[in-house]
Amino acid sequence: MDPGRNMISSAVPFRAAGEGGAQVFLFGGGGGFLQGAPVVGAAGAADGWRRKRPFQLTAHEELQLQLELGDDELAGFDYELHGGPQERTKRRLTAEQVRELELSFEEEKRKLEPERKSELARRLGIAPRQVAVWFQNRRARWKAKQLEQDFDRLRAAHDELLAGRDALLADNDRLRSQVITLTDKLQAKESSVPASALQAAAYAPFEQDQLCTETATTGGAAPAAGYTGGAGDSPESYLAGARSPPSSSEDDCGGGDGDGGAFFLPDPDALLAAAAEEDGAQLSNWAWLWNEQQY
DNA sequence: TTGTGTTTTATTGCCTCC
DNA sequence: GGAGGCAATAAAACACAA
Repeated sequence: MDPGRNMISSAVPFRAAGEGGAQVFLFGGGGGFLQGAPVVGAAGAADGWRRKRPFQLTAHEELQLQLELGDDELAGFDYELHGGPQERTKRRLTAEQVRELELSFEEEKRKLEPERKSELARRLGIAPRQVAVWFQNRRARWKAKQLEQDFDRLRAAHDELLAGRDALLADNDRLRSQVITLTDKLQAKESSVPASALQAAAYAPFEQDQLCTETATTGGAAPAAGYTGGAGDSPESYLAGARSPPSSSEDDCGGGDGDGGAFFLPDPDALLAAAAEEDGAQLSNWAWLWNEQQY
């Protein structure tokens, strides 16, 4: 930053707090009482002392103030005239000043127009620079709070997603064990029943309504065969469809085992076997994808 | 009273905009 | 190039427990 900016804005005016928290603000611009006083920045550095707090008075400024106002006026100020060249301490704004600033902050949507800044400074008896600084810091606090709230919202959403994911995984496990059980049963029957009868029995539930019929027919001997590899018929979309629970109008589709409606789940091992038989790269990919998405 | 953590006020340096 | 905003930081003021 250019040193001159802060130097001018903060060194020219200064304030002195009166009893009971009242503050008297003194503007020294335009040949005022601080003219010629050592100021912060270049001038301050030039005389070998760089003030840390420009709102604080040097001994020189102190003397000028004394000459300007006289001892009587200064007497009531919370300001040590006999403490030597010691720096004044930073003072907090009064509750009333803060209240006004807060109101302005809300009204102006955190923006501070130059005219408003001057008017506020005049009304509150503080430097325009102080008003600007207060708004700056207030915006920083507001932003930090916003970030905190955003973080809380995101964390809540994240936790909710995790809970949903856990529920889905549990459901997946349950359905997968169902597939295994049914596969075992089919294999047990395979030894005593002709293959054609077995297949008919296995796919019979899917012919109960339109959706099931479509699934069975496009699936052919096995759902894997229904995948053509074309656009819009990707393994992902096919899997997504296969894994979606039936809608309320399709509740009677499937096994009817009383658990809310079963839907078709291709057996991964069967898919891999089919892939090997047909030497289909896409089919193999689909089977692999299926296995991946199970977990 | 004192040590420590938090909040508030102010500065500094960089960046953007007009 | 000046004005103003912002992030980072310093330091005073404040709160509070031990």
